[in-house]
Amino acid sequence: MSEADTKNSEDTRDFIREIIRADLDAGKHDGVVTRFPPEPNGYLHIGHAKSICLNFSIAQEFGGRCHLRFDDTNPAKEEQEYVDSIQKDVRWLGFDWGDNLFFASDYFDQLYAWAVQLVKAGKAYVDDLSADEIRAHRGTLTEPGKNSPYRDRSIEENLNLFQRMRAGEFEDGARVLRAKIDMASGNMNLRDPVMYRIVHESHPRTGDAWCIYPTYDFTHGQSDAIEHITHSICTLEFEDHRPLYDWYLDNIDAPSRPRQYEFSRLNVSHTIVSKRYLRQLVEEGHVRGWDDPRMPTISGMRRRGLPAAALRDFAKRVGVTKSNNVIEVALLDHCAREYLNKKALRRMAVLDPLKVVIENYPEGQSEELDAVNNPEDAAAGKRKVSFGREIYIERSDFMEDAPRKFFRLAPGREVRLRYAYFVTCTDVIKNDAGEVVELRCTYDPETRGGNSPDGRKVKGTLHWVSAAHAVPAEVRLYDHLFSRADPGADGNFLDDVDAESLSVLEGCLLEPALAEAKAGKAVQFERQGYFCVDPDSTPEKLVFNRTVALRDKWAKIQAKGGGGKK
RNA sequence: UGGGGCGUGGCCAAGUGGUUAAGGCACCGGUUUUUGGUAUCGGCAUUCGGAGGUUCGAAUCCUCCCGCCCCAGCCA
Repeated sequence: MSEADTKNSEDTRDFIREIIRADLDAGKHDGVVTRFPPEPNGYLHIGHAKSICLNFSIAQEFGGRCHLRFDDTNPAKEEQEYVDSIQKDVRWLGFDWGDNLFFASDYFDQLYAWAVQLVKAGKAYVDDLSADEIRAHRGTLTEPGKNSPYRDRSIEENLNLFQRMRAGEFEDGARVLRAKIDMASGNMNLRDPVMYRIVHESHPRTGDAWCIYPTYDFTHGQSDAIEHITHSICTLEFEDHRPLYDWYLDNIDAPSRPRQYEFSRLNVSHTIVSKRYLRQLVEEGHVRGWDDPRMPTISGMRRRGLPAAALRDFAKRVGVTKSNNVIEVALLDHCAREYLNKKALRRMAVLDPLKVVIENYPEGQSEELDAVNNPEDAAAGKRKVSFGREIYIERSDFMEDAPRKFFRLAPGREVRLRYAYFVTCTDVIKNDAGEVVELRCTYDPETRGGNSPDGRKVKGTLHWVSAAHAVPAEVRLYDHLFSRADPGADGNFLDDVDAESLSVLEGCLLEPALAEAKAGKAVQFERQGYFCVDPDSTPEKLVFNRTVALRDKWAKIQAKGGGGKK
């Protein structure tokens, strides 16, 4: 956690924290206990990140604790692989659950006992209706449901049947245990919700000990109560479940009385956060995997080089309310740049090289020049960069017929090579196809280091690498996965995948210091953006990912068709 | 004529009867600058979904209306 993160509750105000503060003031609780309750059936994404930050931060701010609890009540969908990746992601985000790692499956015995308690109280019954029949009896949003013909079985018969369900006497789907509440309720969740279903499937943790499994509703609140969670924070779609959450806790011997609070889920423009859609992107090969740097998964963002601190900052900035929202990705990009600007070492890298020969620089000669590692951080120190007669500059930094506002190289124009010399373009060499393949320049020896003793000014400063020293690399440029802010709004979200969201650049030339770049350490390629070493990188073949581009005023001027007269 | 929520600038979001309606992102413009980066300065809602009403005074209270989201898994 960096200093930028919230350390106390004073500077963060939202309706949930207000409620907690009021509860504490009223003496309702001795402390605050929250929980992050993922189902281990997929990878965590940016929406989960918001929830993780909310729950763990609240615990930190109020001196409480936050549990990591896996909601593993559906063995048909859950896998150990996911419980591992989830733990890795939460840790990477910077949070620690200490000893408080739990699994809903740890409570199966207790949950079963509570179910029996409800049966004995005449508040739950075994229903022999099929899934289709139950649906038909449930009614619709505007019409009440009908009672199941099995609703009024005797307590003894229910007890007997429920025990036999547990004993494995019935096939999947043959019977369910339902709470006896109100088939006419306007709230669909209260129309005799299913508490237990028969699933002959082995569970990642409990193996074959059970063939009946509790539903989410019959598990969540009780798990909260067992763990003495004080504030159970979830997203808005569970608002309708709260009466049921309360009903269960009110009708069993709950060891504590947690309360559920709901906030609106996070939506981000130009992306999609739906496990189903994310899975489709992976399985149909639209991306290279769950950790593809374009994915809004935590693993994808990590691979892209987004710092955990930037993600935490983002989570804090988006706010916690109950209103539907779509946060512009630009805010995430901003958080990344703001953090990276202070931390990332600066290096020079030419992504699309154009050769430049400095004609008045002695052949065979080279020299080392001082370069600052990070102008935002003096402690980052300096390094040496090699300069020689032949260098490479960015192809886009030269224009043969340049407009007025183009502050870079053009025939007859003088620019500064960062940390090196002023150079003037004297000649343009083209191939048979008329493409520029090389530039001829002269340099001013008096401007060594980049300053002119006569006070002469240049408008542009270019990054460059020495031809004799540069190391090759592959650089992957990423853009937002979707071309439109609201993917799928016009139909299939797959149609909105931006085919150019990934462009792989081969033959990039980097200053030698980048060969030692460490995985997980961000660097800024000067004038271009923030990059990181990709896991695919090897000493023989360096591979970098662009985390986020620098803001680019020139690109804006160009986009407006500007640049002035030629 | 089901139930539950939500509507403050392009996107978020403070605001809880008396403030010139915070702040951030985005956008526009100036300054600084050996990154067209950063930093910095300035601009950007006479108005709070709409219409009535209460009040000396309303984004905040009342009434009606409009719009958007969620719920009919033996998913979570």
